[in-house]
Amino acid sequence: MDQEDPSDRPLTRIQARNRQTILEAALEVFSQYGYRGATLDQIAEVAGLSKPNLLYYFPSKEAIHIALLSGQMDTWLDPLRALDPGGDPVTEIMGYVHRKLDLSRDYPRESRLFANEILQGAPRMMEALQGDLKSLVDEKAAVLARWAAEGRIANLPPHHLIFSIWALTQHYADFDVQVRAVLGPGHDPYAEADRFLDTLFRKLLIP
Amino acid sequence: MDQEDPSDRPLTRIQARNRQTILEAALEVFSQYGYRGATLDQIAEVAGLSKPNLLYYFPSKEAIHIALLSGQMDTWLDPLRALDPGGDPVTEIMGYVHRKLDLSRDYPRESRLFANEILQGAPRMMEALQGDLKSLVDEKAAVLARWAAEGRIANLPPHHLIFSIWALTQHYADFDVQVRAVLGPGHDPYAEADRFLDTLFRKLLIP
DNA sequence: GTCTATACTCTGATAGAC
DNA sequence: GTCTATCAGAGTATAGAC
Repeated sequence: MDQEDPSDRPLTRIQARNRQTILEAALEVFSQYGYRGATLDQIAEVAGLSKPNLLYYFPSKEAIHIALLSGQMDTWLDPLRALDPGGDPVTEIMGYVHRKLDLSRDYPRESRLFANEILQGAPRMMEALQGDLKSLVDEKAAVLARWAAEGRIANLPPHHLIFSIWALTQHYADFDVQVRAVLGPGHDPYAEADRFLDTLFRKLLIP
Repeated sequence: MDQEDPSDRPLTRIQARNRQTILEAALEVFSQYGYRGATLDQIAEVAGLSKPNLLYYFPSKEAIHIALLSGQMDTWLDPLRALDPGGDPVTEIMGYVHRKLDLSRDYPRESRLFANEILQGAPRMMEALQGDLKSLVDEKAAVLARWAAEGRIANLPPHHLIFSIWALTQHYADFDVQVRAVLGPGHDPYAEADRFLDTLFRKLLIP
């Protein structure tokens, strides 16, 4: 999955900067149009570089997409990793909910990038889903199950509890245009969602 | 938005059947690859027709997509339309939740078709979102608000309550590959979701 | 109504000058 | 390292035979 320079030489500062510029532009375009809908021309224009120059830094369109996905994977999983098995159950879970909603608000393009990829069958991410993601979720689900067995939170299927946090928080990023179209002007979707999801999960977690 | 034959002649049986064959194939392909990612070649192959023949029945690729979206819109909104302002609040809302989850289970392609479109900014659906969809949601949100004011359900922001039903039910269709990858084999995602969402919303709605 | 052939455009990728 | 020029293939759409 890694697309780093296979040679032993480290990247120069210019190389590192240009790679970052390209990945930033690629995020803009891939997140909006999906993998096949995005074109190198669009990415080159957003990046302010020529199309052949893109392909000097990355061997192919797919390599850019894969580098983008792997580069963002850690950021995407960190909020769940931070869930502390030794902490107070409700505090830890509510902390996760709020961190995940903050991610949707602050990084909606990243959310849509992953949403596009999974929606289309995750052809370039299946390995990560079945590997790192499943391992992490299984690990944290075991923590949730223990808390439930100890009567410290409601007895809920832990995997689906995690899915519900993903679904409810990512909805505000992925379906942003629908949320805003339905709410109409004069609303702050994320502020309202923050209060609503706080209420929802606090009620749900009561044993 | 309508893409019907502009002439006054009604469609023959053959024409109607071929249009349906094309739309069925288009659903298969557009829902998996999104608008730009789908090709007329793929749709023609799935439909078992030649590419020019597709363009005999529809004037363009975009026309097929638009016909597909408008044709599915009613099916997609019917479960919410069926929410009865005169019924028992919890029964009505739980009925909506279960109907919506059944839609995700039985029509996942339709769910992904709309998800792809909205995710990419809803360029061919914005009008419907701001018109029919907003009107319907506003109308039903007013019902929910009345029930909350009467103390018959918990006092929650009605629009976000509806968003939460959408997010939680559509997640199982749109992110199906992720759900199955994380759960691993030996699970029935929709059966588990049905029980989980029943618990979740019953708890949430208690005043 | 349906097909083969094809026009024309877009897209990913490469060659080669500087 | 970056550019212009360009190729080969795929893509939408049309022409015209049957």
